[in-house]
Amino acid sequence: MAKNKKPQKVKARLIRGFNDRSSSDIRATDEMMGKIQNVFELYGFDPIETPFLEYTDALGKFLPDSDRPNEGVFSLQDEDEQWLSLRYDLTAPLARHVAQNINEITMPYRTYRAGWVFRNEKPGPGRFRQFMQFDADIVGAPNVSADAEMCMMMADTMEALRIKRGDYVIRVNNRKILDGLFEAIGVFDEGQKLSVLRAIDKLDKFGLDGVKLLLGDGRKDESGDFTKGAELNELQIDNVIKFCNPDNFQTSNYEGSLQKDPLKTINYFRSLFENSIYTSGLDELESLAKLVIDSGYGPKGYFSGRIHIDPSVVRGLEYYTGMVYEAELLFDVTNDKGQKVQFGSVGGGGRYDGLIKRFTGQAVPATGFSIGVSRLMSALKNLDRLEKTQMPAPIIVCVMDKSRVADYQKMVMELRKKGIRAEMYQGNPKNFGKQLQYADRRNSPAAIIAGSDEFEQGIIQIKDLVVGKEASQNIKDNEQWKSERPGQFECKRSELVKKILELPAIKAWLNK
RNA sequence: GCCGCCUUAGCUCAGUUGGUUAGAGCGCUAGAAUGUGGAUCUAGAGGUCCCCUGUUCGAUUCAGGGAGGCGGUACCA
Repeated sequence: MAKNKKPQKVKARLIRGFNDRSSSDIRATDEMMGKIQNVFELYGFDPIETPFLEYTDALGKFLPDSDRPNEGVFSLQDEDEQWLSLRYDLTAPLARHVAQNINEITMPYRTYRAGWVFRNEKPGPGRFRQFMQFDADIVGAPNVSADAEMCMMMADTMEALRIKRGDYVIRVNNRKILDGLFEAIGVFDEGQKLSVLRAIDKLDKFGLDGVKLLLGDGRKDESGDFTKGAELNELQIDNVIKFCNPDNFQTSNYEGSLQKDPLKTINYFRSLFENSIYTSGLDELESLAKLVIDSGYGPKGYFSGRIHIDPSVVRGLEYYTGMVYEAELLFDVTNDKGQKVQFGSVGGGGRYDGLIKRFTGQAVPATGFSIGVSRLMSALKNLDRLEKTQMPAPIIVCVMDKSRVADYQKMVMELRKKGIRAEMYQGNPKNFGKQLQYADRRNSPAAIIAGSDEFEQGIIQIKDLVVGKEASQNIKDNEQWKSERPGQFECKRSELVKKILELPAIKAWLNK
């Protein structure tokens, strides 16, 4: 039997969780990031950039009691056998940068940065293994006012991205009140604490009933998989539910409608438990709430949904020490297949007073947040809330006569000088029809046609492809289509730029 | 990690109750029409039917294992 004579073809494939980005995606993302950047600059933040790779120990990602990095990060060993890892967020590298340059940096240090981060974990809807984050941090700012400012900036950023007030919410919590809760209900085992926190974190996903199950024996999901619970007793469960049940949030009448009142809510929480860490967390939340309200970001006179106190916000468990906050979208998101998808938060952050101390031994208080640009992009795409920047395709100068290439290039140059995208056809010019087909498929606004006839007379043909496209709908017969040459007109060679500038498609773009 | 569904042409998908040559639409290439896009017509290229092992005279089809994709769930800085 004959063996495979064909050479094995290499299979073109992407690593899962990694994606190619289309031109329209890149343009939309750039535009989005420009808007975010404007807000951050306005708030007085300056950019900084760190590399993709860091020493694994600087990221704090060695497994305990092991000389191997955590599996969740992409890691490799350098020639000298030191472990390197791709950054998994932008905060750990910032802490390294600050620690390394602490003498040159003026505190409080307001800084922002955007970049790709990498996580070696299973991708999900809107979750990738390489994705873009946009961070802002204030380093060397110990006060709640810094946290409040971060929350307000996050709200302003959402609105700069044309996410309407009411379509998003910034939810704020303080880790100290969670610690106070554990003290109050008598949970001291670290593992059990984690289970409780995770259960609370699932409130928006599974509702109160789901959380109850997770606090108790456990919960079975739709696919039949079982999650073990925190195994609290009934009294403890009751207390936790009282703590995170949104129905217990207190309301006030603002401008004729009942809205959540953060100050009343905080008083309600004060009545639940009493211990020093719990109270100090609530004090911090209260001063944040007051600042936010005084600055016009709270409920008074506004829809209530801008900045909320919400004890079910947990965030990551690793380095946050006080305030934590999270930006969440409130509208439904469906994927390409029309299935409704759990979207969750598009950004978040908090106070990390201990992160820089790892390097310097000296406590440097810091607070910051991170926007998941890639996730936010897919949500906005979904919502059709992206501005469609219609970067027009280039004008195509057709090649009719190979000996005239220099002349064609000259036309292209003239157009480019005026800021109009233009190119000479670089494919095989043998078939003239192909050139127009190319222009058509690229959605070019116009094609320039000049052969020996035109050169002799000192003219060119300009074909307005937009006009032609419209005309084509009513022409069924090819003879007619060809003889009419819809959208095509001739002009003097010297009028090339002038006539192109008069095309409606070009005018519309230049007026933007 | 665990659970469910899925995997046939570049794309979307049919189909083979186990049989010789595996199909469609779209897309692509060429021609009708060599200086005019769209529509139309004609022809052509393109397949290890996800992989491995087993059962069988014979496996794309059946069985077992694996990989990949999607979704849920867990973990998540």
